Amino acid sequence: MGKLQKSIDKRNALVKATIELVNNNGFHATPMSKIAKMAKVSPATIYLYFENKQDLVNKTYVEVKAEYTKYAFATYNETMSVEAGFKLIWNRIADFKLKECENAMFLAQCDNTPMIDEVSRQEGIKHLQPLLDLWQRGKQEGIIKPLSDYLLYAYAINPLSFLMIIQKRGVFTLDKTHLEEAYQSAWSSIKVCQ
Amino acid sequence: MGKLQKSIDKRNALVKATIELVNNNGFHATPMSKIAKMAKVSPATIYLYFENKQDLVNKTYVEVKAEYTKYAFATYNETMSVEAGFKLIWNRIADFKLKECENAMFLAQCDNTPMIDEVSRQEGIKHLQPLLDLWQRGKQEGIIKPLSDYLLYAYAINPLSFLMIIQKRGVFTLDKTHLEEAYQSAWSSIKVCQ
DNA sequence: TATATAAAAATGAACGTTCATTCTTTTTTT
DNA sequence: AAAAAAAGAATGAACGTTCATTTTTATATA
Repeated sequence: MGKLQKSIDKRNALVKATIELVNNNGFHATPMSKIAKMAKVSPATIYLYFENKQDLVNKTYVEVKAEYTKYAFATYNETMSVEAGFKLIWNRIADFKLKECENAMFLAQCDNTPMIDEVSRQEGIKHLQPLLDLWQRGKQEGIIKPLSDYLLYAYAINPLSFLMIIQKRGVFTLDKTHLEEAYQSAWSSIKVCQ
Repeated sequence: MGKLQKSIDKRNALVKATIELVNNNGFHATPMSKIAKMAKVSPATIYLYFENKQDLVNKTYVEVKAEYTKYAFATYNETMSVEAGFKLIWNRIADFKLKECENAMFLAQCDNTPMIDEVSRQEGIKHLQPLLDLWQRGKQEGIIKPLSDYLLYAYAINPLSFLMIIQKRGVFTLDKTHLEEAYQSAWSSIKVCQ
């Protein structure tokens, strides 16, 4: 195993540990010493990869957000119909939230707290452009309600975060049937009524 | 001003300071000393009203949650039609999120982090019963989709939290028009299609 | 190829600071 | 005058970060 690979592994271990500890204990109860221990690294080593704790958590956020959007749009292309495109993206996002549950939880927590710098937050938003473009097209074709992108997002995409969070708490389980129903609700909320 | 009133004022000041500081800086950057300073009280005095920091934040959460649900259902009664009842409650919740913005932000942050004890969280959920009952009735009458309460909540109510958070960030402003549109989206997502 | 040397990466212990909480004293209320 | 409430200063523990040192890796020399 080369030097470079070793470094990458260590960095990844730190990011992973950060996600896991912040998910379980919150930012306020996640000391650098614990992150180091979980990543099997000395506390001092963290500072070879990140400037400080804030930088570690910012970079973790941006990276996970990038993974999320990459996954969401991986199989989408602009030649699809608006309805098919939306369904595809919606399902990819649902997939991500189920399969990469830890990552998705981390994003949800970051999105609702002052844990992340505003700059990093902006960085994270950029990647959503394909979805906004799709909606633009949908509005032009008269298929999607002429609403602000934020309203569309709030009703179509964001509810998945809420569902994931209560699933994590064990009060609810998202199965295949639920997902189909959830998709129908999402689509109902943004499509133009026929 | 009597002793009791003075005590209540002090307690309220502490709760208010906690909300404001946690909203702006997050739990991790909200020391007891700052809370005390903002409430114009000695740090030691906090411990006359609350057991410790965790207790302070738990009790703050439960109290704000109680205010929230009280406000949401204040003008609702069970003789209303399902559609009218839902519209009323939805609008009261939207109202609360706009008028009591600080309180609503605090709840959103608490609901997405391990900041609050599980016990207090459960305590907070209890008050939603009138809404669940309304949906039950709506499902029986064939007006509301036969979905899990959590799915209904995710699409009908929770999006308001998301809208409020991005509003706070300044990227978006929820005006009267948006609210009507948002309500229509909410209702579309849960009503049975005619 | 084997060895010596320089550079880089990694470490555990230590540092200064900050924090939640408590202790002792003062102030206020009864 | 006694009791309760509040205050500020004090305390020990925990934290983020840095420092001095060791270990590992890369490079140069024979």
